Amino acid sequence: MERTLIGELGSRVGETVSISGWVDVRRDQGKMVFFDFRDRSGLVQGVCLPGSTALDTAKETRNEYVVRVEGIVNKRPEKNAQEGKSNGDIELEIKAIDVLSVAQPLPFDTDADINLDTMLDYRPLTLRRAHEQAIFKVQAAIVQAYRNSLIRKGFTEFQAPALVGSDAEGGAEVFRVDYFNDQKANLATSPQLYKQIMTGVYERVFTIARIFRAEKSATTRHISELTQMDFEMAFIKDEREVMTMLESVIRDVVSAVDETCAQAFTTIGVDVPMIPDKPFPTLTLREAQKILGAPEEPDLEPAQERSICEWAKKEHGSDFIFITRFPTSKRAFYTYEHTDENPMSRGFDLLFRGLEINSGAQRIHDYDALVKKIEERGMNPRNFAFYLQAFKYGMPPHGGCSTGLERFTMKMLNLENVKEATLFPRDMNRIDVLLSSSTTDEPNASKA
RNA sequence: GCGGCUGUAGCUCAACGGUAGAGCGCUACCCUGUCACGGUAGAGGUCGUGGGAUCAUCACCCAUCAGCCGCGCCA
Repeated sequence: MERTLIGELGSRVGETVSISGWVDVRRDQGKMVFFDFRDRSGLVQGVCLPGSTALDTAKETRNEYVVRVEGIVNKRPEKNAQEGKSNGDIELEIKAIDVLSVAQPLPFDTDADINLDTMLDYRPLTLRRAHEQAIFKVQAAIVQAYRNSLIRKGFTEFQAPALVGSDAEGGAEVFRVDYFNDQKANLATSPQLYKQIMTGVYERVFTIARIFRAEKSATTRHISELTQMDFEMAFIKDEREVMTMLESVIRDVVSAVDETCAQAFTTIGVDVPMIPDKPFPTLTLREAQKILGAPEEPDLEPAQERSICEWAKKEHGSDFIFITRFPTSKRAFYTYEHTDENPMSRGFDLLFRGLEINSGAQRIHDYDALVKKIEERGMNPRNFAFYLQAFKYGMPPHGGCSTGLERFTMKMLNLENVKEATLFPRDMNRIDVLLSSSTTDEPNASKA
């Protein structure tokens, strides 16, 4: 018999069907056994009544067993209906259970809170929890909406390399890898330089790139491998055009997620972000520091980022706020600086619910100015010769920005740690198997 | 790199100077309407590791390892 998805059973009342999935939970009543079965489309209760030939199998079937179940879809008696539950008004009267795979008991609680360590040690299994599934449904929706939005706005997607010959930013710690002929290469810390090159080709481009940072940071907002959603656009007047574009994309993403992921937000118990009717509030760094009564430092501290976001929410009803005009010295070498605006540059950050999730700027497009900046930073223009070609042969004024997907997801769902918003996070102590116990597959081996 | 915290059962956590408990999970049995079913019984821990103080410690002290959090750096 052909498989029916659990989510479609509501329209199959009275029919004999076959479903496939996992045993979410078994409730053995003695003479009869209840189950919740789970597949990608939802949950349904199964009941194995007294006298059913499947009763012996039902009593042996444990949680997480993979099963194919044949049965009759019945409307539940009114007193047994469960409101607000997936398929709460129907149940499957079990005629046969075919065990496709047996399962050990899960080594953690499926409903209760578990620690992040446990969550990640058992990642292949904890992802089966509704809460975790909801997170990555939302993340998938964010990526899709970002892509759709930019395509609609005339952007072309491109693929950036992850193996690069030199470090784009010159600042971030890089992972070195052995390359051919005794050469060294780096894992990309950003698609930035390639993105700019592509701007000279298609004018409007974007990429969703894996990037790698070797910083020894152990915080709730750092991971070693992350996903950057980058776009770059040509023929801009200044960075405000980039900000306007970004704001439009963010609005598209939020409304798409709001539309398609309502169930996920309910599961996680969080509200869709507050978006103001008016444009996102925007402050210069100095204005923000004035509001906070903070000294004129070259950047905002994490605590100040949280405070200014509180301010934006209270004063402007917005979970987003732009901060602009950071000192050029604090930004990457390719950041545009107008002589009248010195020492501030045309860079900006977008803060979301207390955290920087995007950084962008107008870029230098003049070849000589760019070479000069590289030299001023103590770097050798020859190392950037490949990149500089694009500028030597005519580059339009341009700018762009980069959104950290995991941070965006984290804040979208009010998660406490960016690793919760990363399927398989890498950090100083972890790449799937804990680094300190890499010779064993026992997740807890290093804890003994 | 600096500072703080944590490490006790498979998971989440208690307790206590007299060598360990709970909830969930697990096993067995009972239960014809449960829905995180319920009930009864049971298994499961040399309290991260090493040293020290003490008649005695999981508990106090020192060291060490591991992890988490904050700062720095960074996105």
